[in-house]
Amino acid sequence: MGRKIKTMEEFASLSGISRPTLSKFFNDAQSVKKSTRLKIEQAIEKHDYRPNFYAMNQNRRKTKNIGLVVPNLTDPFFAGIARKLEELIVLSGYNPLLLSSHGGPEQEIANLDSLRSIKPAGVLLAPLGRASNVKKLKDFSTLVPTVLFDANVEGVGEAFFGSDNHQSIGLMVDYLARTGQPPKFFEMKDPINPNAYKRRAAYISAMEKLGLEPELLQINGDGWNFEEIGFASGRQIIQDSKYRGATILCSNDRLAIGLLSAAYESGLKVGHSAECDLRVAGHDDHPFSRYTCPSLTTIAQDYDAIGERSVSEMLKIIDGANGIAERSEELFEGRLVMRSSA
Amino acid sequence: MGRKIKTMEEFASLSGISRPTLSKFFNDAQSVKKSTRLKIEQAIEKHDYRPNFYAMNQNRRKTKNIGLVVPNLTDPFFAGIARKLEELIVLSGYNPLLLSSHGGPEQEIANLDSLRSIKPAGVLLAPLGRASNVKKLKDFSTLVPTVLFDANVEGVGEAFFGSDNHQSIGLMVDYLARTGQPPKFFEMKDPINPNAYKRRAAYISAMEKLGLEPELLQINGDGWNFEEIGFASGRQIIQDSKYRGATILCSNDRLAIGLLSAAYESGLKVGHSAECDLRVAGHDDHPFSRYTCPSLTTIAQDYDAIGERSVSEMLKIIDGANGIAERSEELFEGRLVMRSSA
DNA sequence: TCTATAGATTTACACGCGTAAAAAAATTAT
DNA sequence: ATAATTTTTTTACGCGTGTAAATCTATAGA
Repeated sequence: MGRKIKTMEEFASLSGISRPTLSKFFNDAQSVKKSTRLKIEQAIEKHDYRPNFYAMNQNRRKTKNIGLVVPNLTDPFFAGIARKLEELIVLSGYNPLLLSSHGGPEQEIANLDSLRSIKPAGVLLAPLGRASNVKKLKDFSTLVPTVLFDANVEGVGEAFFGSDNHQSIGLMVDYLARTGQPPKFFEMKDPINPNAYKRRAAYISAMEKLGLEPELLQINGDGWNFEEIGFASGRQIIQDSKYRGATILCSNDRLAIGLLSAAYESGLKVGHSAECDLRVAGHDDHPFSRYTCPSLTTIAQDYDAIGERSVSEMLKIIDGANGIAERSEELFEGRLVMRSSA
Repeated sequence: MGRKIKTMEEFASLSGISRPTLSKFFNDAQSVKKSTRLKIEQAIEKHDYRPNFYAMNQNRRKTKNIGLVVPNLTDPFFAGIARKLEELIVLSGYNPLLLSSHGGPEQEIANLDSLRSIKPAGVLLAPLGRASNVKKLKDFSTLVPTVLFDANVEGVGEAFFGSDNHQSIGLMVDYLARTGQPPKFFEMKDPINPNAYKRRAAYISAMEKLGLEPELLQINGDGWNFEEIGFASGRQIIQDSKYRGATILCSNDRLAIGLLSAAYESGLKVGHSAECDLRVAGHDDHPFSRYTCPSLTTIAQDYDAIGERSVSEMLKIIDGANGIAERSEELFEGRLVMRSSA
């Protein structure tokens, strides 16, 4: 083998293809004739050449980079979604750039800022929610094509895809009310996530539809350490004997994990059999909800569908003539995952 | 405010600083005199200028990017470490680029490959271990400064920093043997992670030092779904009445989480009080180990120290004259975290 | 005040590739 | 076979910055 090829010029002469054609190929392999594409691909294989990333992107109208921003990678739930989205982005011939906001609005803005300097073709953003700096998000979304997922922020981005909390909470409330005590709703008083508000509303509406009295157990707590918040507040609530025999629907699985841990420590038995002191249900099908004690009955969000829709919409926006299309929104239904806790 | 500044030339005339000086500043703010630095910083603030990322990196000898590769972001343990390292990298004036290998050696190589095209100043790599393509790792590490952490691969990279499994497992074995039944070691037969092998050896050596008979419970299972593996195999083992009253030390917390879940389902009581059927301990202080039922006694790795050492060594290598320094290795001690399970 | 010197400026070229326009070649349609 | 069309080649310039060398300027120490 010869030495390393450094420039496209060099590669052009060695492969017998002109440089402009090569440039076209590297921007979009489908844009050249099939026969030349094969020739190029063979030459790449043979000489192990790849264009200089920086020189390549400097003058491109649009890069092939897609930003991917999630609220918190430490949450396995978001880590899982990010993985799925990364996969879809790569499959589309783009190049994902994963950033986590670490639960803080400053970091969220910093992420968008550093993305801007990379001139991404688009950004998939799961915003923090209440804590987000909405004005800056909006400013950003006018500069680069933005698709929101998981949490909606009114008026930001070209599209939003998420879960239908109304449907999923309704499903859970119906199930719980049908099979035992109707649920009380366990949640944070001032949630950071907009989904939490929707779930609260959905709970109230579902209860009323069944002619039942909604009851909110609103707990205090700040930040993202939901398990700890659920644990600490759960322990207090559980002490109260009036909750013996109750059914508790948690706004999300991480609160439920904390609550279950508290129940265990207090010696309460959780489950749907007769001798149990408590029923507990969650929402999200957190990766660990299978291994809680007892295993957690919950709602699985359809993140394959949400991911696929988000990415395909992103691609449509990117190479679309992009007439002044409506901001599209779609909610996907959740699925009841029945396990032992309720 | 005027319109957007696009080039450094423009910014130079507006700020009254010559372009080469600006270029120097953006490469290293400390390399210009303090008075001019302040002038530049004011001008940046005023005009909101930042240099073009691609043009900037194209001709730099070394970029300010540092790659960060972890085996699996879906594992909250690695997500936590990655967060810590990102923070340290930013604090050092570098720009982290986080990639996850998703548990697969192909992805690991693909990550290194795409990092190479970005010409990073260096790469912090937590290798997969047994599954890694050692030859390709080695090739890569000759091309770009590489520091390994978490898991060592002989001869790869300029340095390795990780936990002292010998010390930490020894600590745990001593504690368990002193306070009850001596532990049996619960692990996968063919672990992917090199730490697992070290822990096995450390367990055996610690037991022998105490004059006790080591006993390995080696379970089958492939992949990264440790909780499931621990759960499934744990259930089988637990059935066997000969393990009633036993103490089980798990090779890592995720196996322990599965095992605890299995114990709960089987109605076994885990803990160190007299009426318990089992004691269980783990290793790593997984973020969820606080909320298992019962809470998990485990070993906390000193990831602040490991992270700081890894980054500082990386920086030393990057701007070091880099004489043919020895490959440096350092192991950090773990800390016993006593909770309820053992 | 003079001088030594660190730091700034001027000038000039390089980097590797994107892209536009016109010409040539290859392919397809007639 | 000829014309129409698509694709490639040729030529040439631009992008925004890095960097080197020579020159100039400010600062400090004597």
